[in-house]
Amino acid sequence: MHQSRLPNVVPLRSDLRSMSCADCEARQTCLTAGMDDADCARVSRLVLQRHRLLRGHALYQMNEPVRGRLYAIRSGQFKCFQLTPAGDQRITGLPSRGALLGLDAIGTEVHTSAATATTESVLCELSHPRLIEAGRDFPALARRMERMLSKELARQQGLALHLSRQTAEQKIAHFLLELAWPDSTASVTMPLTRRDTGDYLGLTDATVTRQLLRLHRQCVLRVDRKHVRLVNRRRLEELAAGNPPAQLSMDKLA
Amino acid sequence: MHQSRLPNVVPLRSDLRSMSCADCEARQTCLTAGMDDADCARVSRLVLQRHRLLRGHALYQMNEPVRGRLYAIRSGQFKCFQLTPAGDQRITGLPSRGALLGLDAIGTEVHTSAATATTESVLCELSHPRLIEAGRDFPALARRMERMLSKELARQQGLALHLSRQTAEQKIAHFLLELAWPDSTASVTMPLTRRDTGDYLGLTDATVTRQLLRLHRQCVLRVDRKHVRLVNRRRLEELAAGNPPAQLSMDKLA
DNA sequence: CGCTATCTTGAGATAAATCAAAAAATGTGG
DNA sequence: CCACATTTTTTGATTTATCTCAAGATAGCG
Repeated sequence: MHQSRLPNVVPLRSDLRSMSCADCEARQTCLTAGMDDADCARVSRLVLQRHRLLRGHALYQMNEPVRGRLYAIRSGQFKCFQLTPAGDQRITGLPSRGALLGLDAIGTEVHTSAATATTESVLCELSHPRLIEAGRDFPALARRMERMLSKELARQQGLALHLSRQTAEQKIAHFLLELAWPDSTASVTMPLTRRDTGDYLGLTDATVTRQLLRLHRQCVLRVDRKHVRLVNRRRLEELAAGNPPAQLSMDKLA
Repeated sequence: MHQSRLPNVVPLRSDLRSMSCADCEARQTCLTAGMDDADCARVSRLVLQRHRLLRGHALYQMNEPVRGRLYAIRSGQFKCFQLTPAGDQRITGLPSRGALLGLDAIGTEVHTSAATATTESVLCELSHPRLIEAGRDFPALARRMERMLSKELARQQGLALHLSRQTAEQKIAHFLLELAWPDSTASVTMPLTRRDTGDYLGLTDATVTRQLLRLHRQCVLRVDRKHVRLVNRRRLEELAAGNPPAQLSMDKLA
C-alpha cells in the first residue's frame, strides 16, 4: 500500500530482462537451491521471461488454461485460492519467494485455483515440458524439482493435519510462524484481511482478532494492524505445538 | 483376520509372479489408465515384484529409508499415518486400489508417514528412478505419473479445505463418499475404528458415532458396526456439500 | 468364558460461531 | 486536504456444535 513512502523497496525500473538467478534473493530456496554457479546459469537460461506484478493483480484465474507454465517467485508473495460454488474464497496457500506457482496444475489442462499478488512481485516464467526435457541431462534440476514437489505435498499434508484438530490459538501461532519462516524474521506483515486469514485457518474474522489480541496481551506478539512482531518466538512455537498454556518452564528441568 | 472363513475372497495361492497389468482390476485407475495393451504390458515389465500383505501388516514405517520405491495398490486398502511426538496417530490418507504409495516421499530419503494394510492387499513394487528413466521414451507413462501426482496434490488440498471449515456431518458424509468412490459401490466397510476415523476428520469417537447414528435415523445410511450401506447417496452428497438440512427437493424443480 | 478393545450413550463444560453494532481504517472525488 | 462512502476491524452478548468425562453395552479374541 505505502511502498511509495519507503524509497525503493523494489528498484523501480530494474530491467527484468537483465535479471539472472545468480544474484537472486531466492537462489537458496528456488529451483537453484544448492547449485553451483554453472548449474545456476543453466537454470537461468530456462526462464522464458520475467514479470512484475503489482499488489492485488492476478497471475491466473481459476479454470484458466495452464499451457504448461510454471512461475517461480523471485520476490514478493501470492495468495492462492479457490472460489466455492457458493462464491466465497477458500485460501489454499500463501507462497512466497522461492516457491513455484502452478505445481498443483502440472499435467492438467486448467488451473484449479487462482493466484494474485499480495505485494509487488517479480516472477520467472518457466515451461514445465522444457523443465522436464532439460532434466534429462541435468540431474540436479530433476532432483530439485522432485524435491520441491514432495515438499509441496508434505506442506499440504501438514496443513490438513493442522486444520483438522487444532485450537484457534494453535492455528494462529502456526500461521504466523509459517509467514515468518521464509525470511526467519521476527516481523511479519499479514498479507490477508482478518476474514481471509480466518478463511484459511477455518476460523471467523472475530476469532482471529480475539486470538491476536490474546497473544498480544500475553506478550507473545506485538500486533499493530497488519503488522506483527514476534516478541517471544519460543513461546509461540510451544503454542503452535499445543503445549499447555503458560507454565513456568521448570518442567523442562525436572 | 477371518478371510479364511470366506473362501477365496482373494485366491489363496495365485502366483504373484504371473500377475500382469493387463488383467488388473485397477487397470483404469493405476499408472496404466487409458493405455492400450502394448503400453500396459510395458508398464507391467517395470514392476520389480509383487507383494501380498495381510490385514494389519506394515508396508513401511515412518522414518524408514525410501530407496526410490513406489508401490501401486493392485488390490486392497491401506492406512497411512504419522505418529506425533505425543505418540498418537494422525491418519493422512486411506489409499486403495490403483493408488500409488510413497508419492509423498519421492525425492526424499525417508518416509514421512507409515503405511499398513487395512485388508489383505497385493502391491506392485516399482522403482521411481526407473519410472522416470522409462518415461523419457514413453510419454504416456510420464504424463500419467504427472497426472497422478497433481491429483494427489489436489486431493490433499481438498482435504485441507474440507477439514478447515466443515461441520461434523459434512466431514462424515464426505468421508463415506470418498471411501465408496473407488468402486462406486453403495456398500462401504469402514477400515478404521471410530477413534481413528475421528482422528482423520478432526472429531472425537463419540461424535463419529453420533453422526453415523443421526444419518442412520435420517435413512441416509444403514449402519451396522463397520459396515455402512449408502441408502440415499444423493442426499449424502448434498450433506457433504453443506446443503441445508432436509428440504423437500422441490427447490430443484422451481 | 472371561478379558480387553471398542463402541454407544448421557450430562455437563467450553471453544468458537453467530449476530450485531460501534470504531477504525481505507479509498474517492471535489 | 478534507468530507464522505465503503470496507475492515474490534468488541460484546448469546447460542451452539462439539468435546470431555464417565459409565454401561458389545464385540472381538485368546
